[in-house]
Amino acid sequence: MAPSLANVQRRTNADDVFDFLHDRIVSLKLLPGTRISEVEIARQFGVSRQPVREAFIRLANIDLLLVRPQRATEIRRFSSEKIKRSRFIRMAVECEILRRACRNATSLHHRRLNRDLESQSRAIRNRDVKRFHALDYDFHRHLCDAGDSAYMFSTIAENKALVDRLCVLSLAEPAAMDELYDDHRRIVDELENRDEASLIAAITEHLSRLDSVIAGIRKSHADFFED
Amino acid sequence: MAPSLANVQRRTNADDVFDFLHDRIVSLKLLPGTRISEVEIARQFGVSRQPVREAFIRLANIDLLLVRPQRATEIRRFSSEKIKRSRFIRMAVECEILRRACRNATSLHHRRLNRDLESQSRAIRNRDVKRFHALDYDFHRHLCDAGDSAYMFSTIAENKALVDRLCVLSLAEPAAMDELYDDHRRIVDELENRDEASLIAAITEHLSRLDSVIAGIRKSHADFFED
DNA sequence: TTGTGTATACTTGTATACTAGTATTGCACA
DNA sequence: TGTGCAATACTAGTATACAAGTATACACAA
Repeated sequence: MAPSLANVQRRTNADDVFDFLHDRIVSLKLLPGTRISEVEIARQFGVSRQPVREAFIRLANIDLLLVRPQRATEIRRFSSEKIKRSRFIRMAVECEILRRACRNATSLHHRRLNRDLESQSRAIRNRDVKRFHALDYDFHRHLCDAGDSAYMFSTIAENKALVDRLCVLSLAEPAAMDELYDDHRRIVDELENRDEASLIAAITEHLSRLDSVIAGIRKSHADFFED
Repeated sequence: MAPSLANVQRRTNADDVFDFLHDRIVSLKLLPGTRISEVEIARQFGVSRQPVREAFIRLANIDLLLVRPQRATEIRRFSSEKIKRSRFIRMAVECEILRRACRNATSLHHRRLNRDLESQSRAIRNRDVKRFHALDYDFHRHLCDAGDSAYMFSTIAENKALVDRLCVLSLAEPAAMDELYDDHRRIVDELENRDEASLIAAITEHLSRLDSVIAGIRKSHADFFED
């Protein structure tokens, strides 16, 4: 269905620059510490400094750029404290969602989650990392649905994306797809059993897998971190 | 101790405009739906449109302004979904903090929390709402400390502030100071008893008090809300 | 060869002007 | 008196130029 014209937001040059830089920063094509300038990007896009300046401001507001007067702007380094906080939020929110799912999930939710596992299994057999990654997001979205908290998926996704960006550094899935699948399988099983204590233990263990990965990245890429 | 000059961030005109507008929006001196323009604010501050434009962009990024091309900028209305999400995060995070506090809190933490309660009691006797409000923040910060999660206080404060802004509309403490004090008393008691189930029930009830207040505000000030 | 000082090139912050889209107001006609 | 259209005034987006602070490079002296 075509959106109402009144609701269509017009794209601006600033939007284009923002999306371009955001993608490059998040995919680590622009590494933390790299310096860029308004003039350089303006030239690259064939626009004036103003829309570039707006994009820089927006990226600075989400902690992706460090803009200081009269100095070259820098791609921000990772903040250990911000990662820690993000991990805490992810854990706390997802645990609460699963507590609710434990009480409220219906057979429809269970069926859908089981279908998710089948899709994941196929992606593993096909060694399709990208597909598995997308299915991972779907799975957690469906867990939000099962916990009657669909509106919380944006929080989960946002915090997950922050760590996903970090994991690009190790150029490997933070845990083998098999491990993740096993965790997901266990979560679905405990949910079906309506065993809250085991469910919480399962999701906690699942999310904790990344702790050692992040610690390892912090050691091997110390210069990408603020201190 | 004077901060290192290298670390002092220079204040810009944009910073001044941002702080001014932020304060007025958050304290509801500028009501949701009100229209402002870059030119108008620039004139008021005796600056050009550019620093005002930067402040507008920053405020838009934290959902306080709605900026659309060629239309007057609006103070954003409250988003029910955003409030819901914020409440969820607040609940999930604070419950997790208290679970940790239940395990880790020391007698030093307990002493400090009891001192907090004494200060709150004094503020109540003095009918000092403002003081009590500040002590409320202190109390929750000390709970974070007790849960070995000091770094999470910023998340608590941020989500709390969002709802505090809403409560300005009812021009009354969302729950009488007495009620809040009783809740805080109960939380400290259950923490000292290391009774996790009762502690979680206490904090959940404490945080849920605002649900009916928010629902009431939504009815009496429907035009301040997005639909 | 090293250290210091100065000049230049770099950067962002801000001012001003122009463009294009949207809203409001006023006038004319039925 | 009501409606429709056109004109005007309003708005944000963008371009360009200037100012001021910072970094780098080069030259000179010890």
